Amino acid sequence: MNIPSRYDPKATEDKWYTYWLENGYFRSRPDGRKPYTIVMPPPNVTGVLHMGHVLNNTLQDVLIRRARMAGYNACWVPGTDHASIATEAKVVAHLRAKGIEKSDLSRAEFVKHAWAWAHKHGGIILEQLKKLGASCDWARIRFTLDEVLCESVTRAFVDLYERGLIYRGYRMVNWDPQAQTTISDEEVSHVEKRGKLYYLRYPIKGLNAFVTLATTRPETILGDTAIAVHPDDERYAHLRGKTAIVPIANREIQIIQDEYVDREFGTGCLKITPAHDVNDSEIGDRHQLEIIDIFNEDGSLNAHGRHYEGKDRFAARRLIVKELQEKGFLVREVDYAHKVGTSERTGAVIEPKRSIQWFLKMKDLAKPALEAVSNGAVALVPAKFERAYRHWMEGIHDWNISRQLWWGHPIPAYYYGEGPADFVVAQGPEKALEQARKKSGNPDLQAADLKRDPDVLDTWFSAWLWPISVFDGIRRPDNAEMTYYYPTQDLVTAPEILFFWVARMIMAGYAFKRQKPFSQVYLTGIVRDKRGRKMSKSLGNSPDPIALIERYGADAVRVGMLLTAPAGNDLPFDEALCLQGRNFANKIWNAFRLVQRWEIGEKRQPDYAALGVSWFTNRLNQALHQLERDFKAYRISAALMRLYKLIWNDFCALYLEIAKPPYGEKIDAKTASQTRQLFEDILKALHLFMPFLTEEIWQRFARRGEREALIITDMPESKPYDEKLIRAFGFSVQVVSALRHFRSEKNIPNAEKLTVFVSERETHRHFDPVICKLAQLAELRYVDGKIDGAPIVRAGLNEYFIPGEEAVDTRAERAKARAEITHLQGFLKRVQKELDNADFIDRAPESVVAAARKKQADAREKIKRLQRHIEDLKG
RNA sequence: GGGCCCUUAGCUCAGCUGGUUCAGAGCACCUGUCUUACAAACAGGGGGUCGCAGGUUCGAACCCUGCAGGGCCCACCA
Repeated sequence: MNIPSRYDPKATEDKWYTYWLENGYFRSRPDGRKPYTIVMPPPNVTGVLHMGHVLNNTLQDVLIRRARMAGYNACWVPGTDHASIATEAKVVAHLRAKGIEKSDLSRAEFVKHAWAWAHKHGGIILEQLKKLGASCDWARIRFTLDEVLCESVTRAFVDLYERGLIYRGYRMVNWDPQAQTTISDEEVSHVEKRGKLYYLRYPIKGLNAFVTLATTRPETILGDTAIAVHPDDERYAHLRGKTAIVPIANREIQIIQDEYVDREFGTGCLKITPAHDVNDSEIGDRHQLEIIDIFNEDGSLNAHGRHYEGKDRFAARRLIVKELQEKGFLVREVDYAHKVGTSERTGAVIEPKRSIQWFLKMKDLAKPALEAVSNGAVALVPAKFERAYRHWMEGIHDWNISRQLWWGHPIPAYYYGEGPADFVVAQGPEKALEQARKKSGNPDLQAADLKRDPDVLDTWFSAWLWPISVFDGIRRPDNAEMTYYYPTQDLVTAPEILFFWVARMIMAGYAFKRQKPFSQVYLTGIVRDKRGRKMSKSLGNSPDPIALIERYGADAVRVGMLLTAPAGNDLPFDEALCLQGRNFANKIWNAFRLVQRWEIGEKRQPDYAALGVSWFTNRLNQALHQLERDFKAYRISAALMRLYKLIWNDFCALYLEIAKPPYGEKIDAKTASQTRQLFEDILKALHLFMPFLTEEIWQRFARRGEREALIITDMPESKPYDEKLIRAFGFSVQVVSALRHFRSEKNIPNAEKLTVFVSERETHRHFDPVICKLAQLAELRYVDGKIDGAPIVRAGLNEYFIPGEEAVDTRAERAKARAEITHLQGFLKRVQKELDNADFIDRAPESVVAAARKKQADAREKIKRLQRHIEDLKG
């Protein structure tokens, strides 16, 4: 059989994915085993796969495959999110490109378009995940607008409303004038912007004087209803009880006193616009000020804007500044950099605005969620996020959950009148009607009299139920799946949505199930480009993962992604990493080719082969042990690197070189089968990271129909290993390296035999046959006493010599020896100083002191020998 | 404004509760090789006063303080 010398991912990936799928290996149903569950963070239904998805889904796949092979009932639930605001924006843009405005459509028509869009693009991303090898239980796909989930969301809303946690209120919210909806505090990011601070003067009524104040938003003077000064501010004591005239608006407003005012800032006077600033709003409430909202929903000025009505807020700002200047109200303007709240969605500057919205009280919900992380019931990995989490939870505000959008979960509120309390919250129209009749006292109310709330819920209001709702645990709290799979084990996600999503899921877990949703949260890094910039569509710096898979293979992309992905750190992604992954795949492929082409002969197992097997078996067990520790600590990339080195350096470069028969010879049956066994163990360990390649090789090892699939085999357990043996082997490798170096320096071909004399001070003979094998033609001769020349290497206390004048450059050798002596003397000095220090002897633990003594003795011994060699070389 | 984190080889990062020669790994680089699994490879090699300055300690990459540079999160100072 002719096996190509390069691994071809295209020939294997689809084949094995289909095979796994058809045999139901990803499928999970409750049974007697322990469950291991991950719910996938649902990507936007209309999204396409980007590197961030590759990262966190590869991590999830590694974890889920590991659990599967460790005997758990592994269940990975995939799904997508309707992503209310993001999807709606996309649909709006899409329609606009076709010449249709959202306002041209009825709500029903628009939603129909949105569904069409979602169906067309929906699930692309999940299909793409299959290319990556994601072993999700695809029969469990969920969508946050599925019937079950919709009903769950509604129930959750009604439930929280009935528990008094959801309320409708007229409060300050974040208004996005572009998207024309409110957004939550978490969706507002404060971006530093260069602006101006305008000093304006307002005439004081009854005095021939002005009061000067500073503002960044001169256009809002049209909504001013007061000027505030600090009560203790002597400078303005004379203004007490006076009123001022708002320029342009010509309205008379009070001058009030409030401790909120910072005397140091600006002039110490603050104009108060209760409708358009959170602080002003609070001050307004304290002083019962009038609220004048001057903006339309799109951010243009309304009738209160007078002759600026209809102008956009920023255009109005320029014009008003001009008018103020012309009329002498502008004292000066200075450059001023400040943080401006902007919508994460549209980038528009947020307009703080008073509005009637739905809110969820968070304080009580946060308590158990805070506790869960504090007491370790839910562990954040890395733990550094716990502090941020705590901080956020402690300062949590009520959550504005209503959105003025059409695509999303409708709010289950029904209005039967115009009064602020003329509504009911219910699971459906029938129940609503029933309740409305009761609440209104009007038994004749008809369904048509009820008006459904036009708003939808914040996307995260469905997402926060995800670990519960995917198992239908809201509607049917004690169903078999729910009790079996919940709480889940690991959640893998980006730290960006720690507050948006993770924290809220924990709250929902306790609110609805009295139980955490998961035990560990692995927070990945953020994938950046080589230059450290966040990957984004607009920068065009995000490689298309599917193209990468085409080019390098899925396994290689997984490896490339994981190689530099420590938890919580940003990772600058470089395509070269995929190349490294591909090369690694090829390396393993060729190891397979080697083993596969061996012909079995009749001979007995040579000593070197037996020793190689014994060493590598120990080494493998050591590595497996270390891997378990890596996984326990979620050091996934460290685990991969460990395997990479184990396979490349230990298995390929050393073990296979030891095991393989001399050229032209056949291999003995025992070594061949032991090698295959070791190879298979390696494949199992590596399967998590490189599922396709490993399955392919494993299947090729199998005889037809002999066994099913690598994906469902048992992970090899780490058995006890002999560390001394591993170290002894290390000494032998040092000798081999030296011999190879010697050959290369002296240009001695491998065909020429090297005779090596060993001045033996301690016995390391165990692996001598291995040395001889690895060093090609070499023979070791043990001698007592002095040997002429300089040793080419020392391993432990032994020295290895190659006789022959021509082999040694005396001068260079002496220089080398002297340099080494200098180094050793420096070292000795340090140790000496340590040992001379009475405090050290007294206070350091005995083992450390003993070690120091040993170091001292060893160094002295080595120096003595080196000096002797220098003498010898002189002769 | 508050809080958190980072700074170790050209790059990306390990370095667990201070203690064996602890200064590491991978990649990149340099020099040889198409050697009988693999040039997507093999063999060999160079490279860092652990950001800076103090301090604690018998002993510091590791603990403390200050400084410099970089990043992140939170926040209603006009």
